[in-house]
Amino acid sequence: MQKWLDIAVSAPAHSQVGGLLTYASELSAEVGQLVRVPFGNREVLGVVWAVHDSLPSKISTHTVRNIAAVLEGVAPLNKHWRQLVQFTAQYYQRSIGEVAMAALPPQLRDLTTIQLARRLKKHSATSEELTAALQSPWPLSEQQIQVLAQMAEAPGPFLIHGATGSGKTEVYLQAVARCLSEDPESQALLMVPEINLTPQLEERVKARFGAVGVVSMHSGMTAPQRLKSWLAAHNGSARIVLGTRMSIFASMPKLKWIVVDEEHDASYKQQEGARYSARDLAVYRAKLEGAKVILGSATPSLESWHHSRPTAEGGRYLRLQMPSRIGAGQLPFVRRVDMNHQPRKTVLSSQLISAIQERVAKGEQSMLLLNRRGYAPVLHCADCDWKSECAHCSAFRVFHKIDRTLRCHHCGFTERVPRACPACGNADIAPMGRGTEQLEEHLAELLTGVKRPDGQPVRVMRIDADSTKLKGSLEAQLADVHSGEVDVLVGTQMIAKGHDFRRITLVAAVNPDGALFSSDFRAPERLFALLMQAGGRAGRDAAQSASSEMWVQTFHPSHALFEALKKHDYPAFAEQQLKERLEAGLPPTSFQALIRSDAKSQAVALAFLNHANLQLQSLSSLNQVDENDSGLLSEVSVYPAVPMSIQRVANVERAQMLMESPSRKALHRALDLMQQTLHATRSEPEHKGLIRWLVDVDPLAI
DNA sequence: AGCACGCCGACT
DNA sequence: GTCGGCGTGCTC
Repeated sequence: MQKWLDIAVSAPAHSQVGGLLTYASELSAEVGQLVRVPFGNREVLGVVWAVHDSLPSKISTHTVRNIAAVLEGVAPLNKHWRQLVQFTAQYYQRSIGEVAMAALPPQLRDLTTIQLARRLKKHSATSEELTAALQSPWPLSEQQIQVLAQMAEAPGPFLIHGATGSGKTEVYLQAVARCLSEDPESQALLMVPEINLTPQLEERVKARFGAVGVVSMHSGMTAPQRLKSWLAAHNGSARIVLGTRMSIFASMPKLKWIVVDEEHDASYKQQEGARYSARDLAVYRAKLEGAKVILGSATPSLESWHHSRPTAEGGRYLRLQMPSRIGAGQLPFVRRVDMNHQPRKTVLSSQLISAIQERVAKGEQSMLLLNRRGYAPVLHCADCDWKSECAHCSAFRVFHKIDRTLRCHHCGFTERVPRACPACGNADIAPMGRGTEQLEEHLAELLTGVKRPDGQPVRVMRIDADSTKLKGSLEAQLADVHSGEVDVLVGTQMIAKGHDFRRITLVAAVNPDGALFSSDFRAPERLFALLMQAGGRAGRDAAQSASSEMWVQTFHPSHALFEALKKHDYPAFAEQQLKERLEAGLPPTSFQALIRSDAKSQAVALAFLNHANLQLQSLSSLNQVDENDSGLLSEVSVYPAVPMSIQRVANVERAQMLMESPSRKALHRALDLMQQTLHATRSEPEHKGLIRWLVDVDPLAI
């Protein structure tokens, strides 16, 4: 019998076909099934979202086309998965199809039905027993036992606040092991911020549970690997999925546990397409599936900390504390160097240099953090004040000494460094400020003559996005650090994340002050987390932890952030920050969304946003929305559009408009109306030159 | 977002 | 004379 199907296909929310599309079918197709449908002059993958016996009235008959095929070999996506996708689309203001297609492995989209059938045959159910792995290789600490007991009792969600080295990972693995052994079909999802930074965890999970039932999901995998992992999770043969933020959309029919490790990490927020927070969706999904969820961190996000505050009626999350390090390990001693007492323009204080020299002489390693790639952030002509601006962006090109280039870190525009000032011809052009390349060079000079215990000269290495561009080079560089070839490691924050460097006993933040007075209200939170995490890298070996140190060079040594850091007191820092946020009406006390527009000129970008806002305001004042809505809208503030801090990137002018409300519901009602308004506004002729607009709900930076 | 159609510069 | 630049328009 003829049926009509509402189908999710990949079309962005801002196109004219953002919603579900209606197709006809003689074939029997059920909700959740994958289908191939004609779309314009091509054929695309779709997911059946609803089935109707009669043609929905709003569609005229002659535009409806027939579906091309049903992907019989793949079981329908279940209700929970569809609900997760639908919620994500609605919450983050995207189309269902866009979210659904991004959540499926790309090969499912690209392979023809025949190719896919062949592939399915190859992977047909080879379900094998998972190692139960209930036994921990180490005896559990009292603290771990207690936390596990609490998680067995309560429904969650749980926030584990655990110091680095407190054994959080073992708690995750035990919780998962218990769940999987209780129910022979149940599945668990283990999320990490970036998998290439945590190969140790992957090995540990596979070693514990056996490689058969464990699959990985992250963007670094090849297309066939991704399809294979996805199918294994979808058909239930994979019991554990280990992945990055994208894995929150893994189809897992028997999902019972979700772990979000390092839950504060910004990588959980997708920064393109549907800008979802995988951590927030994990909490939503757990509720949906009736699964338990753990968020874990040594420095939780203020959002999670806020949600887990122990109020009279109980917080939304249950906060579980793991304050002490396993074994005799101690947290590093924090030293603040007051840079006011150093000669002007000092990069590395004399105290820090001698401390590093001592470490080298003892055969111990040091790690220096500087959050700036390249040799110097800008090249400058002293004569005419020329600066190395990018021709396509409102930003300076960074001086890279290694290959003698000026590189724009925003659009990639690269040129050879000029011999003389391009503006006035003066040969006296000089780098201003410093980056990791310069620090590496500087250190090598300062440490010449310093010998390691084996008499070899000291070796300095730099790890950042430039040194690790080639595939495999990060691994090679890390191996050199682990083997002890390297004495001093210089790098951006990427070296502070995840990796255990057991022989590092000194970590130093060279110049962290920028974040203290940044216009980004989350900058202190990020800095504190980074420094705690970096400090946690020091002295992971109990034997060395007593002498390990975290150095901070600062012009504000008595700043509350550093006071809290010195005491390793995250709760004190969080309380102080939350108080400030509350007073300023900022998240997590309020909810925000950004509307961004890209256009050929800044004037068009700004006018588009302001015009849409005006339309939205007139909707409520002209009583074109019902009373309930107008009440909600009055709780939402919409700020005037402003150029973005980097106003032009790759010759595209960018502007943004902030929406804020103490009520999430009110904000979302306003966003729904704004979405409609933006559509209407875009088709008006005065907005020619607009390239695109996008919505970022719960943005991480404004 | 893709992918077409459609009108203006440097080349086999 | 074409090949191809990306501007605008459409997809149930």
